[in-house]
Amino acid sequence: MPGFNLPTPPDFRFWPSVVSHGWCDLPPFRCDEAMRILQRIHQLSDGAVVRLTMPAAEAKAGSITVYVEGIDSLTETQIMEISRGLSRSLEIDRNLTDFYALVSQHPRYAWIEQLGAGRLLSAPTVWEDLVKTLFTTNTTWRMTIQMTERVVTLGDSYTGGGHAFPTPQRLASMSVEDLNAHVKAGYRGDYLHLLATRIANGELEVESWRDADLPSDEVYKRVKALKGFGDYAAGTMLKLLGHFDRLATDSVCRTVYKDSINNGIAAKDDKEITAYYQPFGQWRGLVQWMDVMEDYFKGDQFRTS
DNA sequence: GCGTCCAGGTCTACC
DNA sequence: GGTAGACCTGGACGC
Repeated sequence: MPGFNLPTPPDFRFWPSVVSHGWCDLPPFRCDEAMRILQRIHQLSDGAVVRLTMPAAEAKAGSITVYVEGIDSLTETQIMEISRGLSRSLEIDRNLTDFYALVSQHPRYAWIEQLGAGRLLSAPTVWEDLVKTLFTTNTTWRMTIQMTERVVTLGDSYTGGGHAFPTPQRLASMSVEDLNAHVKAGYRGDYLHLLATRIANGELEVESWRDADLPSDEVYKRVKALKGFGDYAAGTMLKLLGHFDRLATDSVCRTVYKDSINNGIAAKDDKEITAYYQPFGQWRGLVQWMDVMEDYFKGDQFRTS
């Protein structure tokens, strides 16, 4: 089976980055927690649909091993393309030095650097992250998984089973009615179709939103301008795009604030939660997410890799 | 099996 | 700027 080693920086921890939030359970990712393997059905720009497999057991200091199925051999161009996508997904180039320095001042957050947490798994494309984030709004996590599973079946097939994430062009080519009959996204179906159409016809260049020179406020404004993306969804997208100066307060965050931070007393409103995270400045969004993940990361089932 | 209630964010209309 | 009600799905519950 073809494969290659993807270089990683000294502070990179593979498994904490994989299970950093629920994205690893949403297709075309697949996460085997028992075996500690991350897989993804991935479509290359030349049209080939492959399956990437990354075992935590083979992630060592300085690199992770990526196996590629569904193709006889790999060209340098394909390796570079896969590497670029995975580097983005695993935030391999994210510099967390300032973040770790900040949280190290708070005993409550000492565990974050110790476990190597802080990188968030995202999709290789902004388009895919937008769709999945839309599917997290006003619904349960179980429904988010089901909507994602259904939309992914619209992508090109992998010979070994499964599908790559569909392109915006594919969704835009369907009628709103057909798309929603398939995806069952409810009222979100209109927003999904509109998003796909605007990207497909060139009106929106969402992949450029990853540009590191784009100010956080500008990215936030652009995401909020999308139908279906309110404060929570925009805050979530900003984290996935590498900006952490916004919160993404949802029902889970409110519960965590009440139970883990505020001695069982619910915040009187979201402003109270915002005020708590204010001292963490440009990293406040990441600190808030670390609070949500704390129990999982500290649980018996978790071991750093 | 059927009906009702509920949870989850965002949008729109209205004040 | 703040608030109420609608949006949609599917699980839980009562009958």
